[in-house]
Amino acid sequence: MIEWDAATIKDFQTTLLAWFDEEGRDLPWRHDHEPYHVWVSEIMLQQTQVQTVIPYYQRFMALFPTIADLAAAPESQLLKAWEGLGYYSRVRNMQRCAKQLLTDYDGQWPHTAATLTDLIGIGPYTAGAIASIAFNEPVPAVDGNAYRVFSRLLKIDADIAKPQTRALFEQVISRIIPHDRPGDFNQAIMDLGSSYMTARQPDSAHSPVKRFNQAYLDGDELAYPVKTKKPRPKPIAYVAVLAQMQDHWLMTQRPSNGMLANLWTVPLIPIEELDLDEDYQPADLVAAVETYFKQEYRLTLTAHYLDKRPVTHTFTHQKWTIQGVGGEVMLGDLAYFAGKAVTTAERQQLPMPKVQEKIFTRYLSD
DNA sequence: AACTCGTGGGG
DNA sequence: TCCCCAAGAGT
Repeated sequence: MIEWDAATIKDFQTTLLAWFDEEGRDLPWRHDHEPYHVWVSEIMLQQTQVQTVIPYYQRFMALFPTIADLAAAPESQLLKAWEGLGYYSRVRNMQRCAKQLLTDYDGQWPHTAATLTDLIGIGPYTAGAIASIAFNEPVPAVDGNAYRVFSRLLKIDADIAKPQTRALFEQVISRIIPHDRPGDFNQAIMDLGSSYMTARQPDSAHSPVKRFNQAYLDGDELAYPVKTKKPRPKPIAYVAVLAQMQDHWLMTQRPSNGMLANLWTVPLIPIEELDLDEDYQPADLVAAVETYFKQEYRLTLTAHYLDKRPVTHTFTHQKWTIQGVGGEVMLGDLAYFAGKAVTTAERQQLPMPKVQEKIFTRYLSD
Protein backbone atom coordinates (compact mmCIF):
# COMPACT_ATOMS: atom_id res chain seq x y z
CA MET A 1 0.00 0.00 0.00
CA ILE A 2 1.25 3.45 -0.89
CA GLU A 3 0.45 6.77 0.81
CA TRP A 4 -0.20 10.19 -0.66
CA ASP A 5 1.25 13.47 0.61
CA ALA A 6 -0.92 16.55 1.05
CA ALA A 7 -0.13 17.92 -2.37
CA THR A 8 -1.07 14.69 -4.11
CA ILE A 9 -4.34 14.54 -2.19
CA LYS A 10 -5.20 18.07 -3.26
CA ASP A 11 -4.28 17.30 -6.85
CA PHE A 12 -6.44 14.17 -6.82
CA GLN A 13 -9.45 16.01 -5.35
CA THR A 14 -9.24 18.77 -7.93
CA THR A 15 -8.79 16.38 -10.84
CA LEU A 16 -11.61 14.07 -9.77
CA LEU A 17 -14.13 16.83 -9.07
CA ALA A 18 -13.34 18.65 -12.31
CA TRP A 19 -14.06 15.41 -14.16
CA PHE A 20 -17.24 14.87 -12.15
CA ASP A 21 -18.46 18.37 -12.97
CA GLU A 22 -18.08 17.61 -16.67
CA GLU A 23 -18.84 13.92 -16.93
CA GLY A 24 -20.85 13.00 -13.83
CA ARG A 25 -24.04 11.12 -14.63
CA ASP A 26 -27.40 12.85 -14.62
CA LEU A 27 -29.48 10.43 -12.56
CA PRO A 28 -33.06 10.91 -11.31
CA TRP A 29 -31.99 11.01 -7.66
CA ARG A 30 -29.33 13.60 -8.35
CA HIS A 31 -31.80 16.36 -9.22
CA ASP A 32 -31.73 17.55 -5.62
CA HIS A 33 -30.20 16.58 -2.27
CA GLU A 34 -33.40 15.80 -0.40
CA PRO A 35 -32.49 13.21 2.22
CA TYR A 36 -35.62 11.21 1.35
CA HIS A 37 -34.55 11.00 -2.29
CA VAL A 38 -30.96 10.16 -1.41
CA TRP A 39 -32.11 7.53 1.04
CA VAL A 40 -34.53 5.75 -1.31
CA SER A 41 -31.98 5.69 -4.11
CA GLU A 42 -29.22 4.39 -1.87
CA ILE A 43 -31.36 1.57 -0.53
CA MET A 44 -32.40 0.57 -4.05
CA LEU A 45 -28.81 0.71 -5.25
CA GLN A 46 -27.58 -1.75 -2.64
CA GLN A 47 -26.18 -4.68 -4.64
CA THR A 48 -28.16 -3.46 -7.64
CA GLN A 49 -27.07 -1.77 -10.84
CA VAL A 50 -28.04 1.79 -11.76
CA GLN A 51 -29.86 0.81 -14.95
CA THR A 52 -32.05 -1.60 -13.00
CA VAL A 53 -32.87 0.95 -10.33
CA ILE A 54 -33.91 3.91 -12.49
CA PRO A 55 -37.45 2.76 -13.45
CA TYR A 56 -38.10 1.44 -9.93
CA TYR A 57 -37.03 4.76 -8.44
CA GLN A 58 -39.32 6.72 -10.76
CA ARG A 59 -42.34 4.56 -9.95
CA PHE A 60 -41.58 4.50 -6.24
CA MET A 61 -41.40 8.28 -6.01
CA ALA A 62 -44.70 8.64 -7.88
CA LEU A 63 -46.36 6.17 -5.50
CA PHE A 64 -44.72 7.35 -2.26
CA PRO A 65 -43.68 11.00 -2.64
CA THR A 66 -42.96 11.54 1.07
CA ILE A 67 -41.82 9.62 4.13
CA ALA A 68 -45.37 9.86 5.47
CA ASP A 69 -46.73 8.16 2.34
CA LEU A 70 -44.19 5.39 2.74
CA ALA A 71 -44.94 4.94 6.43
CA ALA A 72 -48.68 4.72 5.82
CA ALA A 73 -48.66 2.34 2.85
CA PRO A 74 -49.87 -1.27 3.13
CA GLU A 75 -46.88 -3.60 3.04
CA SER A 76 -48.35 -5.47 0.08
CA GLN A 77 -48.26 -2.26 -1.93
CA LEU A 78 -44.62 -1.69 -0.99
CA LEU A 79 -43.65 -5.22 -1.96
CA LYS A 80 -45.53 -4.82 -5.25
CA ALA A 81 -43.51 -1.67 -5.97
CA TRP A 82 -40.35 -3.59 -5.12
CA GLU A 83 -41.32 -6.71 -7.08
CA GLY A 84 -38.40 -7.94 -9.17
CA LEU A 85 -35.80 -5.81 -7.44
CA GLY A 86 -34.77 -8.51 -4.96
CA TYR A 87 -33.57 -8.38 -1.34
CA TYR A 88 -37.13 -7.62 -0.29
CA SER A 89 -36.30 -6.95 3.34
CA ARG A 90 -34.87 -3.67 2.09
CA VAL A 91 -38.32 -2.19 1.47
CA ARG A 92 -39.83 -3.65 4.61
CA ASN A 93 -36.97 -2.12 6.59
CA MET A 94 -37.50 1.17 4.78
CA GLN A 95 -41.04 1.31 6.08
CA ARG A 96 -39.86 0.50 9.59
CA CYS A 97 -37.31 3.28 9.24
CA ALA A 98 -39.96 5.72 7.99
CA LYS A 99 -42.13 4.99 11.02
CA GLN A 100 -39.08 5.26 13.28
CA LEU A 101 -38.32 8.72 11.87
CA LEU A 102 -41.87 9.94 12.35
CA THR A 103 -42.28 8.63 15.88
CA ASP A 104 -38.81 8.85 17.41
CA TYR A 105 -37.27 11.72 15.43
CA ASP A 106 -40.27 14.02 14.91
CA GLY A 107 -39.87 13.46 11.18
CA GLN A 108 -36.43 15.06 11.16
CA TRP A 109 -33.45 13.19 9.74
CA PRO A 110 -30.35 13.00 11.92
CA HIS A 111 -27.51 14.79 10.11
CA THR A 112 -24.46 12.68 10.85
CA ALA A 113 -23.36 9.26 9.68
CA ALA A 114 -22.79 8.13 13.25
CA THR A 115 -26.43 8.81 14.14
CA LEU A 116 -27.91 7.71 10.82
CA THR A 117 -26.72 4.16 11.49
CA ASP A 118 -29.19 4.02 14.38
CA LEU A 119 -31.96 3.86 11.79
CA ILE A 120 -33.25 0.50 10.58
CA GLY A 121 -31.75 -0.60 7.29
CA ILE A 122 -29.06 2.08 7.28
CA GLY A 123 -25.60 0.60 7.66
CA PRO A 124 -22.17 2.22 7.45
CA TYR A 125 -22.23 2.72 3.69
CA THR A 126 -25.71 4.21 3.41
CA ALA A 127 -25.12 6.40 6.45
CA GLY A 128 -22.00 7.82 4.83
CA ALA A 129 -23.79 8.37 1.55
CA ILE A 130 -26.75 10.22 3.09
CA ALA A 131 -24.59 12.23 5.50
CA SER A 132 -22.20 13.37 2.78
CA ILE A 133 -24.69 13.97 -0.04
CA ALA A 134 -27.66 15.39 1.87
CA PHE A 135 -25.90 16.99 4.84
CA ASN A 136 -22.41 17.76 3.58
CA GLU A 137 -20.62 15.79 6.27
CA PRO A 138 -17.07 14.91 5.17
CA VAL A 139 -17.34 11.15 5.71
CA PRO A 140 -16.57 8.31 3.30
CA ALA A 141 -19.23 6.07 1.75
CA VAL A 142 -17.43 2.78 1.39
CA ASP A 143 -19.18 0.57 -1.12
CA GLY A 144 -17.89 -1.85 -3.74
CA ASN A 145 -16.81 1.02 -5.94
CA ALA A 146 -14.79 2.65 -3.18
CA TYR A 147 -13.11 -0.68 -2.38
CA ARG A 148 -12.22 -1.21 -6.02
CA VAL A 149 -11.10 2.34 -6.80
CA PHE A 150 -8.98 2.94 -3.72
CA SER A 151 -7.51 -0.54 -3.61
CA ARG A 152 -6.16 0.12 -7.11
CA LEU A 153 -5.12 3.72 -6.61
CA LEU A 154 -3.17 2.90 -3.45
CA LYS A 155 -2.51 -0.82 -3.97
CA ILE A 156 -4.31 -1.84 -0.80
CA ASP A 157 -4.20 -5.63 -0.60
CA ALA A 158 -6.46 -6.20 2.41
CA ASP A 159 -9.23 -8.72 1.75
CA ILE A 160 -12.42 -6.71 1.22
CA ALA A 161 -14.53 -9.76 2.06
CA LYS A 162 -13.43 -9.41 5.68
CA PRO A 163 -15.57 -7.07 7.79
CA GLN A 164 -12.56 -5.54 9.53
CA THR A 165 -11.19 -4.27 6.21
CA ARG A 166 -13.90 -1.61 6.07
CA ALA A 167 -12.25 0.32 8.91
CA LEU A 168 -8.98 0.50 6.98
CA PHE A 169 -10.65 1.95 3.89
CA GLU A 170 -12.67 4.40 5.98
CA GLN A 171 -9.47 5.68 7.57
CA VAL A 172 -7.68 6.00 4.26
CA ILE A 173 -10.56 7.72 2.46
CA SER A 174 -11.24 10.03 5.41
CA ARG A 175 -7.85 11.66 4.82
CA ILE A 176 -8.54 12.12 1.12
CA ILE A 177 -12.15 13.34 1.07
CA PRO A 178 -12.48 17.12 0.56
CA HIS A 179 -14.39 18.92 3.31
CA ASP A 180 -16.05 21.34 0.93
CA ARG A 181 -17.60 18.79 -1.45
CA PRO A 182 -17.81 15.39 0.29
CA GLY A 183 -21.03 14.30 -1.41
CA ASP A 184 -19.75 15.08 -4.88
CA PHE A 185 -16.49 13.34 -4.07
CA ASN A 186 -18.21 10.14 -2.96
CA GLN A 187 -20.48 10.14 -6.00
CA ALA A 188 -17.52 10.83 -8.28
CA ILE A 189 -15.78 7.74 -6.89
CA MET A 190 -18.89 5.71 -7.75
CA ASP A 191 -19.05 7.11 -11.26
CA LEU A 192 -15.37 6.41 -11.70
CA GLY A 193 -15.87 2.86 -10.46
CA SER A 194 -18.66 2.24 -12.93
CA SER A 195 -16.93 3.76 -15.94
CA TYR A 196 -13.14 3.63 -16.17
CA MET A 197 -12.33 1.61 -13.09
CA THR A 198 -14.69 -1.33 -13.53
CA ALA A 199 -14.11 -4.78 -12.06
CA ARG A 200 -13.60 -6.86 -15.21
CA GLN A 201 -12.59 -4.61 -18.07
CA PRO A 202 -11.21 -1.37 -16.74
CA ASP A 203 -10.27 1.39 -19.15
CA SER A 204 -7.73 3.18 -17.04
CA ALA A 205 -5.81 4.33 -20.08
CA HIS A 206 -8.55 6.92 -20.57
CA SER A 207 -9.31 7.52 -16.90
CA PRO A 208 -9.10 11.09 -15.63
CA VAL A 209 -7.13 9.83 -12.64
CA LYS A 210 -4.87 7.33 -14.35
CA ARG A 211 -1.72 9.09 -13.15
CA PHE A 212 -2.86 8.45 -9.55
CA ASN A 213 -3.65 4.77 -10.24
CA GLN A 214 -0.61 2.89 -8.94
CA ALA A 215 -1.99 -0.55 -9.81
CA TYR A 216 -2.57 0.57 -13.40
CA LEU A 217 0.87 2.15 -13.58
CA ASP A 218 2.32 -1.14 -12.33
CA GLY A 219 0.25 -3.14 -14.81
CA ASP A 220 -1.54 -5.25 -12.20
CA GLU A 221 -4.92 -3.55 -11.94
CA LEU A 222 -6.92 -6.77 -12.10
CA ALA A 223 -5.21 -8.03 -8.97
CA TYR A 224 -7.29 -5.50 -7.02
CA PRO A 225 -9.36 -5.56 -4.97
CA VAL A 226 -8.35 -8.71 -3.12
CA LYS A 227 -11.50 -10.64 -2.27
CA THR A 228 -12.04 -14.23 -1.13
CA LYS A 229 -14.67 -16.01 -3.17
CA LYS A 230 -17.98 -17.31 -1.88
CA PRO A 231 -19.29 -20.89 -1.87
CA ARG A 232 -21.42 -22.02 -4.79
CA PRO A 233 -25.21 -22.13 -4.37
CA LYS A 234 -26.62 -25.22 -2.71
CA PRO A 235 -28.97 -27.19 -5.00
CA ILE A 236 -32.52 -27.71 -3.73
CA ALA A 237 -35.32 -29.54 -5.59
CA TYR A 238 -38.95 -28.41 -5.32
CA VAL A 239 -42.33 -29.33 -6.68
CA ALA A 240 -44.52 -26.40 -7.67
CA VAL A 241 -48.20 -27.22 -7.43
CA LEU A 242 -50.37 -25.29 -9.87
CA ALA A 243 -53.66 -26.12 -8.27
CA GLN A 244 -57.08 -24.75 -9.16
CA MET A 245 -60.21 -24.75 -7.05
CA GLN A 246 -62.99 -24.16 -9.56
CA ASP A 247 -61.85 -20.99 -11.37
CA HIS A 248 -59.42 -19.92 -8.65
CA TRP A 249 -55.71 -20.58 -8.15
CA LEU A 250 -54.17 -21.60 -4.84
CA MET A 251 -51.48 -19.16 -3.76
CA THR A 252 -49.45 -19.24 -0.55
CA GLN A 253 -47.79 -16.40 1.30
CA ARG A 254 -44.27 -17.15 2.39
CA PRO A 255 -43.27 -16.76 6.06
CA SER A 256 -42.45 -13.28 7.35
CA ASN A 257 -38.84 -14.30 7.92
CA GLY A 258 -36.26 -15.74 5.56
CA MET A 259 -36.16 -15.94 1.80
CA LEU A 260 -38.76 -14.00 -0.16
CA ALA A 261 -40.50 -13.08 3.09
CA ASN A 262 -44.23 -12.28 2.74
CA LEU A 263 -44.19 -12.75 -1.03
CA TRP A 264 -46.71 -15.00 -2.78
CA THR A 265 -46.06 -18.19 -4.72
CA VAL A 266 -47.91 -21.33 -5.68
CA PRO A 267 -47.35 -24.07 -3.11
CA LEU A 268 -43.66 -25.02 -3.27
CA ILE A 269 -42.77 -28.30 -1.61
CA PRO A 270 -39.15 -29.32 -1.06
CA ILE A 271 -38.94 -32.77 -2.63
CA GLU A 272 -36.90 -33.82 0.38
CA GLU A 273 -40.08 -33.48 2.44
CA LEU A 274 -41.97 -35.91 0.21
CA ASP A 275 -41.25 -39.45 1.29
CA LEU A 276 -39.79 -40.60 -2.05
CA ASP A 277 -37.25 -43.17 -3.22
CA GLU A 278 -34.02 -42.22 -4.92
CA ASP A 279 -35.35 -43.25 -8.35
CA TYR A 280 -38.96 -42.08 -8.16
CA GLN A 281 -41.11 -41.79 -11.28
CA PRO A 282 -43.45 -38.93 -12.23
CA ALA A 283 -46.44 -40.94 -10.98
CA ASP A 284 -44.76 -41.36 -7.60
CA LEU A 285 -44.22 -37.62 -7.37
CA VAL A 286 -47.87 -36.93 -8.20
CA ALA A 287 -49.08 -39.38 -5.59
CA ALA A 288 -46.76 -37.95 -2.96
CA VAL A 289 -48.00 -34.42 -3.63
CA GLU A 290 -51.61 -35.54 -3.29
CA THR A 291 -50.77 -37.13 0.04
CA TYR A 292 -48.94 -34.02 1.17
CA PHE A 293 -51.97 -31.85 0.36
CA LYS A 294 -54.20 -34.15 2.33
CA GLN A 295 -51.92 -34.28 5.35
CA GLU A 296 -50.64 -30.71 5.49
CA TYR A 297 -53.57 -28.74 4.11
CA ARG A 298 -56.54 -31.08 4.60
CA LEU A 299 -57.26 -30.62 0.91
CA THR A 300 -58.17 -33.27 -1.63
CA LEU A 301 -55.99 -32.74 -4.68
CA THR A 302 -56.20 -34.59 -7.96
CA ALA A 303 -52.85 -33.97 -9.55
CA HIS A 304 -51.06 -34.68 -12.80
CA TYR A 305 -47.47 -34.39 -13.91
CA LEU A 306 -46.63 -31.38 -16.07
CA ASP A 307 -44.33 -32.83 -18.66
CA LYS A 308 -42.08 -29.87 -19.29
CA ARG A 309 -38.52 -29.38 -18.16
CA PRO A 310 -38.07 -28.01 -14.63
CA VAL A 311 -37.62 -24.33 -13.89
CA THR A 312 -34.21 -23.45 -12.53
CA HIS A 313 -33.61 -20.33 -10.51
CA THR A 314 -30.34 -19.40 -8.86
CA PHE A 315 -30.19 -17.21 -5.79
CA THR A 316 -26.99 -16.12 -4.10
CA HIS A 317 -26.86 -19.20 -1.88
CA GLN A 318 -29.38 -21.62 -3.34
CA LYS A 319 -30.07 -23.11 -6.73
CA TRP A 320 -33.66 -24.23 -7.06
CA THR A 321 -34.83 -26.84 -9.55
CA ILE A 322 -38.60 -26.82 -9.69
CA GLN A 323 -40.81 -29.44 -11.30
CA GLY A 324 -44.42 -28.48 -12.01
CA VAL A 325 -47.46 -30.50 -11.03
CA GLY A 326 -50.96 -29.43 -12.04
CA GLY A 327 -54.15 -30.28 -10.27
CA GLU A 328 -57.69 -29.64 -9.16
CA VAL A 329 -58.63 -29.23 -5.52
CA MET A 330 -62.06 -30.24 -4.28
CA LEU A 331 -64.09 -27.34 -2.95
CA GLY A 332 -63.37 -27.16 0.75
CA ASP A 333 -62.20 -24.90 3.54
CA LEU A 334 -58.71 -23.44 3.49
CA ALA A 335 -58.28 -23.21 7.24
CA TYR A 336 -55.16 -25.40 7.19
CA PHE A 337 -53.73 -23.80 4.07
CA ALA A 338 -51.36 -20.81 4.52
CA GLY A 339 -52.74 -18.88 1.60
CA LYS A 340 -55.87 -18.26 -0.42
CA ALA A 341 -57.66 -19.02 -3.66
CA VAL A 342 -57.58 -16.16 -6.14
CA THR A 343 -58.74 -15.41 -9.66
CA THR A 344 -56.17 -14.75 -12.34
CA ALA A 345 -56.88 -11.03 -12.04
CA GLU A 346 -56.46 -11.09 -8.25
CA ARG A 347 -53.31 -13.15 -8.61
CA GLN A 348 -51.62 -10.44 -10.60
CA GLN A 349 -52.10 -7.98 -7.75
CA LEU A 350 -50.05 -10.10 -5.37
CA PRO A 351 -46.35 -9.35 -4.91
CA MET A 352 -44.45 -12.31 -6.34
CA PRO A 353 -40.76 -13.13 -6.75
CA LYS A 354 -39.15 -13.69 -10.13
CA VAL A 355 -39.01 -17.41 -9.61
CA GLN A 356 -42.81 -17.48 -9.46
CA GLU A 357 -43.04 -15.62 -12.76
CA LYS A 358 -40.76 -18.26 -14.28
CA ILE A 359 -43.00 -21.04 -12.96
CA PHE A 360 -46.13 -19.51 -14.51
CA THR A 361 -44.35 -18.87 -17.77
CA ARG A 362 -43.10 -22.43 -18.00
CA TYR A 363 -46.23 -24.31 -16.96
CA LEU A 364 -49.17 -22.11 -17.92
CA SER A 365 -48.11 -21.14 -21.42
CA ASP A 366 -48.77 -23.32 -24.44
C1' DA B 1 -17.15 -13.49 11.87
C1' DA B 2 -19.70 -15.95 8.88
C1' DC B 3 -24.01 -16.57 6.93
C1' DT B 4 -28.37 -14.97 4.90
C1' DC B 5 -30.88 -12.35 1.64
C1' DG B 6 -32.62 -11.57 -5.18
C1' DT B 7 -31.94 -10.42 -9.56
C1' DG B 8 -29.82 -9.21 -14.08
C1' DG B 9 -25.79 -8.85 -16.91
C1' DG B 10 -21.43 -10.19 -18.91
C1' DG B 11 -17.48 -13.10 -19.94
C1' DT C 1 -23.33 -23.61 -17.74
C1' DC C 2 -20.92 -21.45 -14.42
C1' DC C 3 -18.77 -17.77 -12.43
C1' DC C 4 -18.40 -13.12 -10.74
C1' DC C 5 -20.16 -8.74 -10.09
C1' DA C 6 -23.46 -4.74 -8.91
C1' DA C 7 -24.17 2.40 -4.62
C1' DG C 8 -24.90 -3.65 1.66
C1' DA C 9 -27.45 -4.68 5.99
C1' DG C 10 -29.16 -7.80 9.56
C1' DT C 11 -28.22 -11.42 12.51
